[in-house]
Amino acid sequence: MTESPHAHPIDGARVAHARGRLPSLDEATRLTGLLSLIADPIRLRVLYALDVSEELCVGDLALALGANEDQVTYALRLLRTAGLVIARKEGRVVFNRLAPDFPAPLREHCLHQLVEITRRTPAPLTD
Amino acid sequence: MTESPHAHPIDGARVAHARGRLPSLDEATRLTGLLSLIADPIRLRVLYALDVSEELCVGDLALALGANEDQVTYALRLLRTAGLVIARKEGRVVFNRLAPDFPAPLREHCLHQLVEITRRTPAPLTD
DNA sequence: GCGTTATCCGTACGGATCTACGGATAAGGT
DNA sequence: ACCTTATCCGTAGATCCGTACGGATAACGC
Repeated sequence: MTESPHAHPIDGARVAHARGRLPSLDEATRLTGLLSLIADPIRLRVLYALDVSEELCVGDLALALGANEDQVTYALRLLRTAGLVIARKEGRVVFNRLAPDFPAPLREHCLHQLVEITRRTPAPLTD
Repeated sequence: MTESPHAHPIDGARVAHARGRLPSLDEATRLTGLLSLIADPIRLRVLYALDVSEELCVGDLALALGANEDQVTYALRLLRTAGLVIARKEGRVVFNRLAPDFPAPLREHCLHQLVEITRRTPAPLTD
């Protein structure tokens, strides 16, 4: 058989210990769903720009990022679908901002802290 | 022309403001490279298990996660390549642990905080 | 030495994801 | 009315990723 049952753990105590406090697959999937939304250079920078500038339209976002509008539109599509960004239409311009219920920990830890730390770190993993 | 130059920003002040503090594409790419390594249910749980159990071999990890060994092997391959996990061979068993230079902010914010928060939140985005 | 066990590697397949384009919509300006 | 501008949508093609399989390696027990 290819996929051996591996019936006997090598360190049963540690397996039990890990098993007991591991997040469930369901919890992990929820969190990683959010994280992978942030784990993209364009989306991360869109969120960051909205965080510091309050409200921006697609064209201005593209201008600020130096990206093309297609990329930004696609990024916003996903972020809106996930409920992280909300849009407000005024005339023919659509203004985007972070949703009022944007997960605070995500903003604190990823947008603020991690970005700042990365900024001050030369190139930790160029190997 | 399809991709209009969008020469004139709608809110130049905010564009300039965002442009001035935005992480560079390079910085963003470095950070999102790390984040996407964590942004996967199996890899996140592997890292979490190693964090709480210090050191585990592939088979025991698979057992603890309820995943098959192929998945865990693949996860470890990426994590080792990125330098987040190191392996120690003892006999025919390979023990894995978090690298001594595992980025502390990542461990603090993502593994500890975010996982804990997600654990205590029912189902924030089931819409 | 021989079979078994723990693990890794290479590869091929299927699926998800991103990009780029053409066209649709809708609001102004003249 | 007509042209332009701002934005969105659908789709097709490319590309990236994870899974699963077959086989290789290496150590241990008999």
